[in-house]
Amino acid sequence: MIRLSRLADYGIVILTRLARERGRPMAASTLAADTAVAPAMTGKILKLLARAELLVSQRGAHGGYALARAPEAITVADIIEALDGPIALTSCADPASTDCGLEPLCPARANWRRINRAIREALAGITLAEMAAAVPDALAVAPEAERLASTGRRAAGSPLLLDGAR
Amino acid sequence: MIRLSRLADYGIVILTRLARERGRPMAASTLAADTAVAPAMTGKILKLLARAELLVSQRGAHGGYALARAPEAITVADIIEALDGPIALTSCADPASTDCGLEPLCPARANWRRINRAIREALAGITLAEMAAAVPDALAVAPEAERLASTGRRAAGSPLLLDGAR
DNA sequence: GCAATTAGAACCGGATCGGTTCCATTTCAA
DNA sequence: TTGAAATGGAACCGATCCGGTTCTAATTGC
Repeated sequence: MIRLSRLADYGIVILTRLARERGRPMAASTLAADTAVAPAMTGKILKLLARAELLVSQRGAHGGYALARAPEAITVADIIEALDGPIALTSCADPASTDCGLEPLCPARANWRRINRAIREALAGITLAEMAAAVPDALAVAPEAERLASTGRRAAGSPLLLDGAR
Repeated sequence: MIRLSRLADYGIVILTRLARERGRPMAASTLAADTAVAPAMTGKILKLLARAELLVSQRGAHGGYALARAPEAITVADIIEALDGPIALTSCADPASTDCGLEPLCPARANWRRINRAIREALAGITLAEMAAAVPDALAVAPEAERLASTGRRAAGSPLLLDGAR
């Protein structure tokens, strides 16, 4: 199973929530409460997303985070790359990697590059706007998360959007 | 980094070697020697591939493994699925998974399914024949592996085709 | 019957990753 | 000016997963 990291998983949840603010900033604590992602985790993810320039941050009292671009201009590929690093099935395709003994001859490189490109394009084809648009207003993330948290159907700290692989 | 498991990595190397035999069987030990993949690992992978019916096996003395189908009819997706399980970024998209609290409402499911399908199609678009075809005869896997093994440029047990991520 | 070979399962150590904690820095407001 | 609220950044820890090994059983040819 090729699996998405939880970081990216949570990141998409958080960004989806943020997308509904249309550029208005939100504090990390508010985001954590709304998405039911653990606050510490939320902070970590927001910092990474800010460093990748998907978010802009405002420090100090009354600070917070806001999308750096329109949701239409942020793709799933952007998010995964910000949180998990470059999208590639193998480091073989990474030009910076040089410790592969077969480097100059490796016959599979071209094919792997094809594969990696195809995967990257698949992920770059979905925007944050599309992910967020699928949420009907009546089932918006925040109230839903609260309902689940209160009913206890979901273990604390478990992923909101997706559960673990397998 | 979305990374390919070593199992799948090695599996592709081994199958690429096997593809050059055009249906003739090879013993696991021979394959291990030719590909420089550790013998025990090679055995494990061959067993998995046989169970997935990508290979046919002949037990007993002078036994071995051969491709169950033409290399043109085996895709990278087949190989990865045989060794790593279903190709999907999230179990959310797995109909059998029911422990997602948001199951019936999850707004992202449709999008994830799109993404997963795109990735699967990318991997299903490359055949073993294509992977094998990229090997010029002069640089065929076997002699190359031996050369590297003898020169010691590559640590014993390290991947032949690709090195670890990061 | 013995040697060669695959089938299958259990097992182990280490790397990775999800998650937490701590401290520094910035900003606002009383 | 001081303190509270917030982000920035790094280190740390424990559990899980995975690469890899080992052992035993079953099968087949000579």
